[in-house]
Amino acid sequence: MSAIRGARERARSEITAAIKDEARLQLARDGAAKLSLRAVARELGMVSSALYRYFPSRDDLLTALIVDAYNAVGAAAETALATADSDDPTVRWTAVCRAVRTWALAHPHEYALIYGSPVPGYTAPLTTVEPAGRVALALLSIAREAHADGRLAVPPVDPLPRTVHTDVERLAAEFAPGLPAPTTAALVAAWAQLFGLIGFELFGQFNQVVEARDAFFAHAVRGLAHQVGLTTPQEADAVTTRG
Amino acid sequence: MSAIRGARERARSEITAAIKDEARLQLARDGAAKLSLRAVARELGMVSSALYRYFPSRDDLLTALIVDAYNAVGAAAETALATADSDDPTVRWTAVCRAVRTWALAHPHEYALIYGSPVPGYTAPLTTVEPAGRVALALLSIAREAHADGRLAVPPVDPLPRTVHTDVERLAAEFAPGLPAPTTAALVAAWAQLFGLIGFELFGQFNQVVEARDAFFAHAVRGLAHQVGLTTPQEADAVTTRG
DNA sequence: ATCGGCGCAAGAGCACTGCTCTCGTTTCTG
DNA sequence: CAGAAACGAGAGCAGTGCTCTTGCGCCGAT
Repeated sequence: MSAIRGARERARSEITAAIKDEARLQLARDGAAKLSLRAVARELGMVSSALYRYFPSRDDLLTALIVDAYNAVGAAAETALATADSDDPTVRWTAVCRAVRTWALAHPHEYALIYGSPVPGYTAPLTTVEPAGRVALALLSIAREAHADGRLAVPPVDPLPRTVHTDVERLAAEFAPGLPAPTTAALVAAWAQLFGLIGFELFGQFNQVVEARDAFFAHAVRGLAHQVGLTTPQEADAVTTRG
Repeated sequence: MSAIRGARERARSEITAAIKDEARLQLARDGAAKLSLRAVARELGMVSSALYRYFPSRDDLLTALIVDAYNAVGAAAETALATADSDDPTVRWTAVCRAVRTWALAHPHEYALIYGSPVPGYTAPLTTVEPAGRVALALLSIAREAHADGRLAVPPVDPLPRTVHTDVERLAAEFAPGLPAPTTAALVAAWAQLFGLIGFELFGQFNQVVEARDAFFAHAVRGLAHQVGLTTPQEADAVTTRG
């Protein structure tokens, strides 16, 4: 396994990338259902059967695009978190959420590919679960930081059912040790709800309902942060004395 | 336009219904993307071209199924609201949310058709907006009732941006006069977030994350009710004195 | 009661699709 | 250097949505 494996491997990886690029182009233009292997091959100047040397089926090509999309939105979330110029948990939370939404609005078809209806007969392989978790981990790390800084209020929710408690304790043990169980539960809910907001906007459910999309999203995301128990520095004292 | 328009019209409506039934069957089995006009026609013992007498294109058949699905989930929400044996707003809210989730779990492909990624190149006609609003109106009416009964707390959210305020005031004027603007805003957000929860469960995003699906959903939905400001009767006094 | 017109099903056909198989050619490897 | 593996090209299969033409049968007006 040397670093340079000859012209063949190089050509192979280049062609694979070219196929994915062209496929992503067609995906952005026409959507996942209309993604055609033949059209991709035609655009690349090769014959359709040659493409099967690189992707054994159309679904495998879709899987590659799905993994890429998960990684893209995950990277967007992570860089938003890393480049946030504030240590206010609410600000950081908002930055990550906004980054995810911005990515979704810029890549609607790729968003639909990963957070919309799964393509029928296609079951995502386990390769996708790790990239799929990056956004959730970014959100989780905000709560972990806030908890460490004492800027985390106990979410104003009902006591957790026992089964939910064991679920979130298992998650917390793996990804955020020490995080209170109600916080973790609220975090998982907020994670799903965030994509409800984005999906509704992107898929047209907000048409003729919400016009001020940016402002509404920002407002709703502040609500999510509050639901999780993130607090701005100035209100941290008030929270701790209140709780 | 007599009530009985002869055998021709009767046969036409019967065949139209049979086509939709068979299509719904295939939809439930294989999903929207694999819905094939030829397969439907084959199953019904006719030739594919004959089907175009009833639906001018595959998309029109899909539209019919979409409208039916919106009406089905809307009816589920409305009957859940009508048959709720309590006037506790939180209970009624939970009943409607649970009804929507139950319908979604029972009809995953139809759910994906209306709340998942839109099929590419297909734009929902305006016929769908009224059925699509039924669930939202059911949720809205709960808040309206609660407001009339003094069981509505001001949602614990930040002040509304001006643009969001005008948005929700327009909605409230049309569907729920007198409802406080922050409540309406929280309601719209909760509406979208509800489908985020359901979609994540249905589309596999909760796999290996949330196992106790029922309990988690119930817990999250209670959080949504709290976020909207719905209160149980016993805590109504405490809320009004607090606000 | 008859007849013209319209709705209808049938079939052929077009341009696609995903996918498989075979056949030479090129490239890497033992 | 020879065998093996990878590769591109092409033909072909079964299926798709959709269009067009061809007749048949029902329906209402004469």
